[in-house]
Amino acid sequence: MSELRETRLEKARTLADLGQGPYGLRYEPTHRTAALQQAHADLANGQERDVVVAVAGRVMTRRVMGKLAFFTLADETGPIQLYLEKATLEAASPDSPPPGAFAHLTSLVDAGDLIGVRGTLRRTDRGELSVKVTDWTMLTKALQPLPDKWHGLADVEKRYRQRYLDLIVSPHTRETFRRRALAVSAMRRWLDGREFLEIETPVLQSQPGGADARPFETHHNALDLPLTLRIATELHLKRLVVGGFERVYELGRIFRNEGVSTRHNPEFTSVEIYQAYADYIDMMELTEQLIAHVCQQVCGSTQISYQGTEIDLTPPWRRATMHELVQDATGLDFTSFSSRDEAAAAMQAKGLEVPALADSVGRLLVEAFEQRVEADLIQPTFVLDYPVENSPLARAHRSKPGLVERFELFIVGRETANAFSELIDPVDQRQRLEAQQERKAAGDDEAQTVDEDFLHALEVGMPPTGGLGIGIDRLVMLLTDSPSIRDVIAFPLLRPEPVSGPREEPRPAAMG
RNA sequence: GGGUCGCUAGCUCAGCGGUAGAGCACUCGGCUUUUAACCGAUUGGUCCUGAGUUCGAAUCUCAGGCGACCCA
Repeated sequence: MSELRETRLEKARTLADLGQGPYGLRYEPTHRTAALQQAHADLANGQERDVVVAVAGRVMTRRVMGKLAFFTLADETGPIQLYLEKATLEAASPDSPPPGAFAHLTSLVDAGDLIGVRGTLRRTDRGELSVKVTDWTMLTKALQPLPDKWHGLADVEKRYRQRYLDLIVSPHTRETFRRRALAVSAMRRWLDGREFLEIETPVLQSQPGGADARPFETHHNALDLPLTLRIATELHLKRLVVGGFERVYELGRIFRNEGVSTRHNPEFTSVEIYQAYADYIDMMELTEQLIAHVCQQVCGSTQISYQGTEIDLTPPWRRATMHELVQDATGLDFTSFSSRDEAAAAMQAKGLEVPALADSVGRLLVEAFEQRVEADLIQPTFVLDYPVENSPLARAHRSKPGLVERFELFIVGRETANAFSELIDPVDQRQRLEAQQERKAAGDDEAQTVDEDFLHALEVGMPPTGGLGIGIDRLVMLLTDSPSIRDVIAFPLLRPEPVSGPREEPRPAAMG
């Protein structure tokens, strides 16, 4: 198995002997390949153009036929063919034997190597724009072979573990991460253009808060301090609003100690956005505008296809209360129930499950929603007005007792955003967090705790504020038509492979 | 956490109780318009790991590992 590698190491030694090491220094391409393809689209078959160009990239395929060879060279923008003619190369390098000789090119350059070439342009009889090479340089000799040139990397596990290989051979994977970068920067520009400030808040915290989730635990050595990784940015961003920043956001990594699935990765990216003097209705409009803008920038349209389903993200989006949606789906009117047991009995009569932990009408409503509604919300839908029990940071509804001013956005059956009119009353907030703490003591290890400094900040006075969180990974899944969250995270969390140990071998002298 | 499926050459896969296989890649030879180049020859294996059944296991059984998908 290391025979392939040994062969390539031998070629690297030969290159060193020829005075051209296996690892080059810098190289100055005149163009990237896509620009060349575009600039010379008018060159007719069989015609040459006497302009000197230089390109650098990875050799993807090799076709050698005697005194003529065709390689495909790919840079970040795509492929271009190299037209490698023995006579041309040797006329350009009269040394004997020239380091750039044709024989060296065909015997020392493998698929996977990075090379730089210089030459003129020619479109072959078969219509392929090619660089007619006069001289070439080895930039990086690859010791490992590329995956199968036709099938690529089909092994899903290998695609995640060795993403670099996936990126080399799968244009679709490159496009996904290009779109992800585009989406994130479009989002930042949109927010920056509306005078939102991005302020970074701590990842390491002595007390996790702002969401119902279990944290990762770590430890600070010098302070001998147990710390957790943040599960949300909410409580610190609100402190910034108290401090006088009226529009703040943070787009960054969140860590939740949960299982993995096609929709969950323990570290994921969210953006949380806070706007003073706004409420959740304002945030709904902001959500529509922001996501529609990002979609337009990334996909060129607000109408997209996800896994075969047409999704229309053109605002405005459907708005419906959780009560309405549950009633439509189950026939149950949760406003009519006066006790938890009454609601539970009605749910069981409809064949819904009633978990023991759901100890109130409100929690049962959410259960019914998750069981019967959520998965069917395919087109973008704002679900409004959640029960107060599982929204401890949201403000009480201005007119509906027992509810809060909160919405979640669902697209293709998945929660994609979550927003409230923020709770700014410190007395109410303390009671809600204390209730959470009691749940935690009772065994709900995702319940929140009382953050005294956060409550102190609220007592200093926080303006009425609308807050919004968007799951970036899930949004990018939608924009890239990716079925799994692991397709949009470059290096998703995987269990480490069983140790096979470093390949033992005599350490070769460094070359180049 | 439960269920189903997968793991065989560098890559993609076949083989399903009787000598470990193919295509591509690699190596060698031939070839000046190929693009999955072609023609010929060769090389390459911890069949995920361990135990069991059997005269004989890549193949059957059990346990474990890693992954995919579905469900909670």
